[in-house]
Amino acid sequence: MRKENSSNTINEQFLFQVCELNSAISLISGRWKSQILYSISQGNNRFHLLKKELPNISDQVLGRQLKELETDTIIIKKKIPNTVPVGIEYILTVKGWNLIPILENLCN
Amino acid sequence: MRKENSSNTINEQFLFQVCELNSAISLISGRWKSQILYSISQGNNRFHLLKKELPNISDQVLGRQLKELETDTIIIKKKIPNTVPVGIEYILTVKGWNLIPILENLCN
DNA sequence: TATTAGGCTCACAATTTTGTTCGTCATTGT
DNA sequence: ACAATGACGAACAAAATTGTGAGCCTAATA
Repeated sequence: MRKENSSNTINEQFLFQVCELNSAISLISGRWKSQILYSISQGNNRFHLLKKELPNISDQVLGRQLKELETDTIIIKKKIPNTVPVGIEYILTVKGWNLIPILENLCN
Repeated sequence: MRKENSSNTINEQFLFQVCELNSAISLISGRWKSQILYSISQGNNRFHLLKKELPNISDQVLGRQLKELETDTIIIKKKIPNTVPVGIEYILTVKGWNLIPILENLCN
């Protein structure tokens, strides 16, 4: 979906190199991402729980954001044994937990 | 440019209400914004200085980002007297300065 | 007289991000 | 037999963000 050689992407890469700051921001700047992160940190770590917290989000959009968070190693998916259909828990990685206090900081 | 009633905008507003966090992030999540802010805080507070710091940015894009930062009252434009053509200085507001330590935090 | 400096703006095109609709899978309750 | 649950994925459409090309203004300077 991303064009390797668009000016857009090239500029983005440039900024990522200038300072980690820019990549850090891009990790949390998706539409629902910071809220999802925060919700998970509060214990709403299941797909259906997140849907309750974010009433207007569609399944597809939520799934997409979760996958991106996973790709960026901010969360990890874990199957819950002996559940049918198989339940999945989302767990923050160390990287993910590091973001939480910063997010809280931004609330002020 | 923004459609008042798009789902996109509505969801954005919803998030803004849930927590300041989300509006704070949207303030700094434009392509060059955080870097511009940081540069200004370091003393690169003129249009042409910013262009040196951000080699690939075009005049138009830089101008646009600066205007948005101004609209969000993160920076203020100030004319420098007795200059021809009239020079402009960008100055961080209190709100702007508050963001700097958070940005620095994100570098880690 | 042509150029430069400093700071922009407009209109439009390219890219990206968000949202929408529909479908899937395996099993349990009705 | 059929809906419901939990957790998505594909394909496409709508909207938003970024980038591009060209132009404008004033006064000093080459």
